[in-house]
Amino acid sequence: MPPSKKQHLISCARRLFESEGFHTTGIDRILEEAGVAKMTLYNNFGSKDMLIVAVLNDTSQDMLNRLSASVTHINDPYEQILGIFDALAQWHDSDDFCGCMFQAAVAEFPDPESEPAKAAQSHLLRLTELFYGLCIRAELDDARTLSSMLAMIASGANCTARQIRTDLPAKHARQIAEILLERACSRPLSSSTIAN
Amino acid sequence: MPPSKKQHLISCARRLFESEGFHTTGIDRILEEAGVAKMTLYNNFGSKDMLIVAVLNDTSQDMLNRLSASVTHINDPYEQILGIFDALAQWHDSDDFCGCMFQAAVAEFPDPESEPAKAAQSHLLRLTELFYGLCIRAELDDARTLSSMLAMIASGANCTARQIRTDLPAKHARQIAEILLERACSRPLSSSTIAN
DNA sequence: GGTAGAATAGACCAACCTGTCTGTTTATTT
DNA sequence: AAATAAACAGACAGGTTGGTCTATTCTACC
Repeated sequence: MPPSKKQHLISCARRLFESEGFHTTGIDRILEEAGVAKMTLYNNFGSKDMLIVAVLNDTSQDMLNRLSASVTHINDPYEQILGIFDALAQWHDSDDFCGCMFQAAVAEFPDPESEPAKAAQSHLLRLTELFYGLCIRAELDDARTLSSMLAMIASGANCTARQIRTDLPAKHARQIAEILLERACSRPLSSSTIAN
Repeated sequence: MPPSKKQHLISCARRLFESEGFHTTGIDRILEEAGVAKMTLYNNFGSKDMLIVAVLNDTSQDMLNRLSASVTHINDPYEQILGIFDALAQWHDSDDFCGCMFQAAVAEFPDPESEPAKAAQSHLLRLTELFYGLCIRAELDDARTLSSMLAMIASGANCTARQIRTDLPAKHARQIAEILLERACSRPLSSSTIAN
């Protein structure tokens, strides 16, 4: 009935994985929630792990799209970077926030060679890339280092927010970002910048 | 043979949980590794979840002890704070580093009322408290906010390090901490500091 | 040396898990 | 209206899990 069973399965699985974790959410729970037969799942995805990968990729794209969209109306790229953290705060403040799915994925799939772990890792890279693009547009010094730092702060805000359940970490992250940006306008971040 | 079976069980379980996760590590794996009978485990801990809690508490104490110990030889409390991040970098650089166990715990036990989740949360509080004590001793402004920020940055470094597997995130975290401390010497971090 | 408490091995259980298979029903297309 | 493909319900298999129980052995202590 909905545009595609496949997409419907992904979004139901996403909701369950977010709120209950990957391992603890059984296939049957997902099928029941989605109102879909077991064979539909296995015909479309092949295995539970591959469903997880599909969910991670879908969520990554959705999340990066939202973050980008939330700052397009801002002109100054400098302010755009700060806007990302505002969007983060808004996310953390919403009722259904229950932590960053990609951090959960690396925790539940410790083998870095596993497909879910790789999907989670590539999300982090894409997020860093998003910051990098904005840093370049803002003509900031040392964009490579700076964007790594911003991504790291965002990760810190995500996992801290999961625990204390307020938007305070994101607000703190924004303050820190502001300080970093201020400094990156004039002088380099460190005299001996480490490679990569 | 070792001081106590209980402690031996905890440290074996710790190693396995760290490298393979909580849910994926079965009871039997732990027993085999520890060379201990199943009933010994259940007599001492009652359940797998309670073993996990014991491991988390033990690890928390061990980790905070190590961090504190790594900076006791430094006189200046300002430098002590930075020393914490050096210790973090050293940890991340070691071969057996495979991420922060407490972040893994909150990911694998999404229910914040569950005992493992509570144990993980209280570790974060203790870490923040450690920073707070150092901030006070360094006579820095806005110690409450600052220590929250430092703990958040440390968390960000932890989870980023898990993914890219270098000590670079911790080094970046140290740089950021340095900037924050520098500013906290003179003026408050924000005119309108948010409560708590 | 006898006794009490802990630790042992290992069988056992019920529940749950992912994944497969089958036969039927529903939609879509021509 | 016929044919093709997808989705369906549900039984089934094989394996694993956390946890219990029992009967035996080890280890101290008095």
